[in-house]
Amino acid sequence: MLASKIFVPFIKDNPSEAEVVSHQLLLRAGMIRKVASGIYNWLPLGFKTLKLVEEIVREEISKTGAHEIFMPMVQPKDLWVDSKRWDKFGPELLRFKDRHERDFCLGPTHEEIITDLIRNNLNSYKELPLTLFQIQTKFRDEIRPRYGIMRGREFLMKDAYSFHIDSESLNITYLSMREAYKSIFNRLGLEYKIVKADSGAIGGEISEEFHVLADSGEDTLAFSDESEIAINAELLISAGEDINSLSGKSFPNSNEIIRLAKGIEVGHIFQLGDVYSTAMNATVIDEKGDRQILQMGCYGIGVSRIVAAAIEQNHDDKGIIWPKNIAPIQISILPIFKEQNDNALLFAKELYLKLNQQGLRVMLDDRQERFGKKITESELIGCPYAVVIGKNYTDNQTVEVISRTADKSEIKASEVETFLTRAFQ
RNA sequence: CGGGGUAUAGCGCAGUCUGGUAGCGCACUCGCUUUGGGAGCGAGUGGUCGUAAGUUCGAAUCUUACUACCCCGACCA
Repeated sequence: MLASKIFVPFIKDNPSEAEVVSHQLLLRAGMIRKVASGIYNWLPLGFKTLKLVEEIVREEISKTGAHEIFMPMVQPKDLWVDSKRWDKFGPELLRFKDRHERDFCLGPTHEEIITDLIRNNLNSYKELPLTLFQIQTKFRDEIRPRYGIMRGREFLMKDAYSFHIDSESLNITYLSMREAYKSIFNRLGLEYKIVKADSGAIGGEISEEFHVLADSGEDTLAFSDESEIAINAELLISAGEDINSLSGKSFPNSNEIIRLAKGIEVGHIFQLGDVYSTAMNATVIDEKGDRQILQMGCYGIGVSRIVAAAIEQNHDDKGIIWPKNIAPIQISILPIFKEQNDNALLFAKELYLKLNQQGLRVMLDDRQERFGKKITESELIGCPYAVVIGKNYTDNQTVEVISRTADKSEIKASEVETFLTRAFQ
């Protein structure tokens, strides 16, 4: 990609509407723009990262044997009445009528749709267990959207749903999904914790949350250094108690000491059991020929929220520091040249083509701009590496490689391709 | 919905108290110079001052209503 051709509207001053770092940087780096409160445009760079996150999620979920589908955003009232949630869900369910005065809503989640799909089209225990998932835009008319895409009203979510003949089968899928989630966050290059959670409005019994660790996180996590115990700290405090007072105490029914950390919830997995299948009468015929209520699990990941969470966890005063697997641009090549036929520019173009052929995401900054502007913008948008090709190339046949996370280094021009290829292996 | 705040050019802001026909920095356009840490000089473009009504000879400025957006709270994958 060429810097002169891509649409990246930088902002020098922090927009006054942005309070949190990820929101500020996404705006300043030209990755998103607001359309209305909690509703955003995704511009080329931001969209690229969103797609990279989405693809990692898709691959890992698919590996569990789940199949991808695509469900509608607009959902009829009947199904929500069926599940008893039309009245229960409250005003965050955005409702409207079509031209025939029939009631609809914008889908904040898809339990109703998928349970309806399955009850109408799956009849035998032999077809179980089955897991389906989608990656799709959700809409929740939040009371107060905030922090940019961190809590938007419209957001991209991966939601998976599994169906089982019994709770044992549900548990097996639940655990494999849990493993898939771990693989996802490892590949994303994010520090995270899994904590026991309140299953909330979605219902069901067993559930765990995946949190990306960040000081700015809205949730407080309580965990132990000695074991796997970890729990959303909300669940440990009684009314009126300050959450931070937990620090140093021990867990209930344990002598392990509580440590606290801030997290951003980006995933939630549930064993729903038969909440929806009972309400909506979703059954299959078992091996004895009897009708059995289905057991269900559901598994969500906030794909767009991950983009914000990654920035909250990985940034400095210069800008974003993308983990290499989700960097929209992994390497920016910055020729500092005086004329179009300058040797530095020619070498830069050559390196650009070679790295592209290696499958790396590379940007050539072919604009006639000064070094300061090019490197500042490269750092703002979070490129893990910038290659500066200028005076040192002309004088000594070396280039400077500026890492976003390590010291800069001077490298022979002939070796820089190998150096960078290795860095991304 | 309760509390607090903001609305003037793409972004950040001044001007509002004390009414007199809109300004600064950045960005953008053109020219010349410049090219290793957000360049310099010169010349330009761009705003029905959130919307509507009112007061007034005259409103960004005063009055009223409305709308949008942000922050705190309740709520929330």
